[in-house]
Amino acid sequence: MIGRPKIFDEKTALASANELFWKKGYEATSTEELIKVMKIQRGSFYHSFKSKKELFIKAVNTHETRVLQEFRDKLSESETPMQVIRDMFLSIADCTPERQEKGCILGNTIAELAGIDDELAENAKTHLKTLEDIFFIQIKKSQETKELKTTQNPALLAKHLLNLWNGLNITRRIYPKKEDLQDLIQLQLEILK
Amino acid sequence: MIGRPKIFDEKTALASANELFWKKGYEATSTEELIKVMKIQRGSFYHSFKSKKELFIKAVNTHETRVLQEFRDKLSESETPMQVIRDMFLSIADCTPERQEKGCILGNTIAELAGIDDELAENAKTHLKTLEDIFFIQIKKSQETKELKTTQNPALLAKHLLNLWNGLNITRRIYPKKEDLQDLIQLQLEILK
DNA sequence: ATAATTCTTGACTATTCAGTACAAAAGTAT
DNA sequence: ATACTTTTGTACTGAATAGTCAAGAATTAT
Repeated sequence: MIGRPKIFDEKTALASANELFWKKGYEATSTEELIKVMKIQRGSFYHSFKSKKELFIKAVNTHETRVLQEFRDKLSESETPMQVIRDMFLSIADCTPERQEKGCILGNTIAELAGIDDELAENAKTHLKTLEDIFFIQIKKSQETKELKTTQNPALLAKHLLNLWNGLNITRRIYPKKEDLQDLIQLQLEILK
Repeated sequence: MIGRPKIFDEKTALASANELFWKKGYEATSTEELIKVMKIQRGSFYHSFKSKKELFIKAVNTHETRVLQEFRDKLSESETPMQVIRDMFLSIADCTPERQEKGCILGNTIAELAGIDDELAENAKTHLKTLEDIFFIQIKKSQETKELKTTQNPALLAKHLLNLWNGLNITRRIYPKKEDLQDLIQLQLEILK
């Protein structure tokens, strides 16, 4: 590779950017703050990432692709994958107040930018549909292996889980305490028997 | 009342402001756009509403107070109030694409401003808790009158409906079509038997 | 009438914003 | 060495932003 090498690690910088976007949303995050947390200079920022919008897409996609893949891996490694899904939801009740307040960056992006920036909103929707698809594939499998007894349409059950996820994204901000969330989540998981 | 009278109708102006905030969110709505849709001049804007933030609170509170009261009235006038609640949720599936895209201004505000502006986020949370309280009161009543057979804890059922509402706020943006939403909503209402 | 009060008009301001320009630095290829 | 390429650092820019100001208009009170 020719030319002066980057002195910052792109992945680390993207992770820092994602972190800030997650906490503050898209509009409320300024390029100045981004540059600060990414620990790079303005010139490098625009040279490497082109614009705030491009950075947002790249930061979110990098993070979400990884998280979704880790989720798939966890499912495929487990002997009781439906329990992995249940635990994922139940663990929401156990988060720190700071974590509750952040919610899900995908839901946040849709709520903030649907109708304002279709490209960013659509990108977030795509990742949530991927999450739904992971649910769908696993539910179908688990019905075949009889880990799941319910004969409900797996596509509908997957959509139910997606909607549960989206709801908790807001509800966890209103009721961040474990006691308040736990019974609610358990009730919603009843359907996955 | 002494002094020059207002030439604009404050309620109409507040409704226009709420409409724009609902469509665009808080940060993405500029005072210039507000002034345009409210059909008032800059000076009047700041004279009457003090700041963008104060306007947001007043516009949202005026709108939500009215909507919630209308909901209470509908419930108290009906012979089958639980059906009113079910219909309210089912009607989400029938909305225009423009309406689906807007979602709920309270959920949107929480998603956008939790951790950024606590006063505005808390205000939105309060209204959603009021909605939950309306659910709670009605569920309790309907269990007593046997309109509802389920003996599930009414506080938990109310929280379930709040979470359903919050979830649909995001999910309706991902799946705005009737067919996609209807089965999902029906499934979630099963619990209200 | 005129004093007191409130509202309107619209130009103005200071700040913040995303993005640009460009020269210097730090590498690689030959 | 030196030509070539890419990254870095920083000053700059123009547009947009929320909010201010002051003079005048429209009302009521006395």
